[in-house]
Amino acid sequence: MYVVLTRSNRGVTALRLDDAGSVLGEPEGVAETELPAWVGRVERERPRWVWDDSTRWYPALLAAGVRVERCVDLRLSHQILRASTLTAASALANAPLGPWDNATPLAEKAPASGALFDFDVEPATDAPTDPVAEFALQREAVAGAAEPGRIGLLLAAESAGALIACEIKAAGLPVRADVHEGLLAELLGDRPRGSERPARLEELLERMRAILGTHDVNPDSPAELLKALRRGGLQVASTRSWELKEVNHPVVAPLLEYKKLSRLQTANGWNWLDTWVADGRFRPDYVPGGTATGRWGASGGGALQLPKQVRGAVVADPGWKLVVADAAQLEPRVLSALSADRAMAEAGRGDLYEGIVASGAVKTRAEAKVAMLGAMYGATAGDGGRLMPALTRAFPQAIAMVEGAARTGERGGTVTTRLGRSSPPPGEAWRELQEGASVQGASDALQRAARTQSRSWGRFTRNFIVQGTAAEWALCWMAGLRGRLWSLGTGQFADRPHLVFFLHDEVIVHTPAELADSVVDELRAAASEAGRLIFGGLPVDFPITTAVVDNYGQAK
DNA sequence: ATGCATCGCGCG
DNA sequence: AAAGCGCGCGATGCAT
Repeated sequence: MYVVLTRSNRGVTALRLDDAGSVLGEPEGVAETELPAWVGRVERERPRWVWDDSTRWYPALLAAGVRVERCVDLRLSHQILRASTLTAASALANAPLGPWDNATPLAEKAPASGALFDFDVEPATDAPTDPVAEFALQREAVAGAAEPGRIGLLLAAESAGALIACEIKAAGLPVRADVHEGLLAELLGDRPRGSERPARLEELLERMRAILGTHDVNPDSPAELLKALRRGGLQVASTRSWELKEVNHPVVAPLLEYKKLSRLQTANGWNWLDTWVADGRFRPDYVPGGTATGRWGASGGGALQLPKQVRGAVVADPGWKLVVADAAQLEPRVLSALSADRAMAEAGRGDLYEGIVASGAVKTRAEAKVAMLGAMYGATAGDGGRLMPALTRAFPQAIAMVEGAARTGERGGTVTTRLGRSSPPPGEAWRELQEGASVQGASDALQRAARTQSRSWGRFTRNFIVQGTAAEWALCWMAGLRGRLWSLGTGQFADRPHLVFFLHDEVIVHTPAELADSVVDELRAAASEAGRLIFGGLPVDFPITTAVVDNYGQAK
């Protein structure tokens, strides 16, 4: 059963549909204040909740202690169906752009002015978006797809992700401010007053000034710093750390240390703590489907860049543990499954990179890693490029897959992940340049620019199929895990083992200590299940590493 | 004062 | 010219 929720100026309307999408009975009005209790009651029938945007409905339910098992997030699903090559012939994909094509979450849009809605006419159909009609269109699009199971699984996983994102934010990542401050003090010195530099940075700056013989260089200004370095005799074109590392000069060591610590201070220092950590929890916004490839985005506090330096401040509550798990070498394994490359699947029986060494393609594990990254990102030069021929000989099917995706992108075409997320077409400017360069007598410069742009888009589509399918695996992993964690405990959401962090191929579960071992089992079971769901019977393993720890810094 | 591009660097 | 993908964010410096 489905229950479609619609919110209008009159309140909430609920409409039940059977599994075939046929309406069951009359729409039911529910007062906003009664909604959590009402949803909680109906949830016992295990419906799939259908709503425009999970961020508009679920946070309030969670705050009221109501957890739902599953939903259809119409906005996220629409985004996928609109672009997918699997549903390109559908009415949905061929309709003109409408309110469902707005890229921003509905919750972020300014609320409609009340005056406009004072007319007392048909509120449900006057709503800017009609979830009932949209849901019907979406079901039709899925049913008409060549392989409805693929796109259907993607929509279910994406919608589960939408619930998970709300839950992770509601639960928050446990961060101990006192521990974080201790780490900062250790590395930077005492907290400075006002906008002064911390003691350790001031000290390094003095040393740099003495070595360079200047007293007024601002190291935080790349332009100024570059001038000062050149005056000091360093032959550098930029102030990037990797470039400085190549230079032999006494100022380099203190400068690199300054940069490292300065970065910590500005990105995750005391100010970060004051701004983003409250009541012992870090609660950024997670944005499912926030990137072209289907990976999540995040905003607020740099959630997806939490540096290793401060992970020790992520501490489990007393009596609880953190279970940190990540999928080992996820992307290359996804590539071997996508391409059904048996040789690569065989190499991935254990450590994939060691397996590639054993296959004889390359000599060392480090080379294997660089070669695989090069294949997935489209390296043409450097070590990655150099190792490509050997990799191609050893794993022709896998390499053919990414090369094919690259060629498609270079022509301006679209590629699609395993479950059906399609890459966006290049923009108008891209096509104009390609067309301009293809006419008789186009200048060499124009042709070169067009080729560079074409290759660049090819690298994007090459990576898209791998990164995007890996994101699908991760979503299925988490969706399965979420149900398993719920079954492990009792009580409300945050009393049971629950997800508190997600980073592309890595999760953190916060769990009562006595359930930590069971959580590890469920993590593994969910990983195997995700592989089977997406790739069926292919002999590709998706091993995960796990660590049961008191703080995140102890993992890895 | 505010917006925007650039640099640089953190994460996967 | 970090070879090669996807992000978010803060400081700077210039434009408005």
